[in-house]
Amino acid sequence: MASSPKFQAPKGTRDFFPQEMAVRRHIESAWRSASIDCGFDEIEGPTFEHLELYTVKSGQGIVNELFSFRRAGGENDYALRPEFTPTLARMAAAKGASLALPTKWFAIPVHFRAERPQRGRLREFVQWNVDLIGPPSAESDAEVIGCAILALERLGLGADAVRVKLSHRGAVSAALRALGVPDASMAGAFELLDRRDKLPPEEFAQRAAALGLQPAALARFNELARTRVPLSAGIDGVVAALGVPASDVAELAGLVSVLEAMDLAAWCEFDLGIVRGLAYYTGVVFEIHEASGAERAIAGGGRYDGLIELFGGPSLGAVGFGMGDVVLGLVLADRGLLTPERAVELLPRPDCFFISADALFDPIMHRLRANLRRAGLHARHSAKASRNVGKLLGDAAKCRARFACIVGTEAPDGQVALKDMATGEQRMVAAVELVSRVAR
RNA sequence: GAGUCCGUAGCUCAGUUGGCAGAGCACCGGGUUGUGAUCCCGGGUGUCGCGGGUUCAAGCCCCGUCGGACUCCCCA
Repeated sequence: MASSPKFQAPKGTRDFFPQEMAVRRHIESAWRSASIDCGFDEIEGPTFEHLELYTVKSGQGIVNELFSFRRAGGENDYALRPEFTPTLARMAAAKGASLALPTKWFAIPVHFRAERPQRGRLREFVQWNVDLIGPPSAESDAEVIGCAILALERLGLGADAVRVKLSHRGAVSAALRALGVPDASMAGAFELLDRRDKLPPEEFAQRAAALGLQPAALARFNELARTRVPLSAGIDGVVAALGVPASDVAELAGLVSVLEAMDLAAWCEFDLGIVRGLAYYTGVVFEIHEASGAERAIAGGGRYDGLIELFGGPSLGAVGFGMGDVVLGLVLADRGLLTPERAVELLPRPDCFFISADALFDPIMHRLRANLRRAGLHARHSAKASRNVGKLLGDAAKCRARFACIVGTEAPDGQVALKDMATGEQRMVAAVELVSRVAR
């Protein structure tokens, strides 16, 4: 800015001033309460890990997007965590056979990625992670999806505002195989499905052909990539779209029946173009998007059986998802659920705002204010030099105090004026009764 | 790594053919003998992102640079 500050926040990071912090806590509270109500226990891991934890699974390409470092004079390479799953897998592996199954864990960690920031993508962000480790089952898949939906619902997003898009890697790869995609090209096909809406049609067709698809199969591939089936159409719709035996979609069918029983079908749809970029997903995969398609994905996840074993743990199934605060915040703002006015309402509300009408009464005010605080009440006073009661009441109203207490000429006699800011009603009360009068 | 757009007060912005740096809001102080300001008075809070160049004179023109937003790449 004009004052040319010497320091500013690093690129892609955010300063959380009180209002922004209140918004962040609002989102985190919804995440935490939904997790706990769904029976997940909160965990946390280190902010940085050994670099190899991230390279072992993902390969070298990912290193460019890591903030990695070595302690001056040290020999070990570390990286700020770009995601939580490796830490989770490591922690699960560390418990080994003693891990009670199913284990249901959630975390709300800060993550770091050295990417160019753009809308919905920053270099430092908070991501809610919900994971269920245990024998694979439709119930488990439905449980994590239900948890995501519960949090979104608590933030004011309804089934009309977001879509939970379901797919299944096994079912899609069976369909691709039937279309003539060789197993060796499967990863490429998934990548192409993932990018279906970002590529111009000609390039999409060109790349599809390169996978070995004949013209007829190519058309089917294109169709499949864009197939969206409402859950109400039932699994038969998916079977038809994929052109595979019903046995290949059994897991998806199982998931749907649990979601229906949970009364969540209205939130969901099949989207066979959803495959997720990550190589480690093995079965059901899903993404949550804003209903109109605005913004990036709000959340993404799926089943990753075998990953924990990869990190040296027992052979265990697992399913989970991540939901970042950045896109979610944008969606909430887009839908008028996080206006500046609402953000102000999220700030803590004082129980009592003290106004000392004259410096003479300040000591009394200080004592009364301390009494309230000791009683567990939120008490503030004006920092202004003005003794103008009207102005100070304006301050009390601005911070949405429940009561204003005017400490004035009657204070030495043990009386103060207590004003109910909502009703405007004001009465003299004994100072010794102030705590009980203000108590919620 | 590539591209597009944008940098003037805390915020939103105005600033003419180059001629003393501006408005609204916000904020701060005071007044109205102690009551929620659509009241009155006062306060500009600034290295016009930064550095050069042209010019008698640059917020404005030229070159460079830094920063930001957004897009491509990538996306855990």
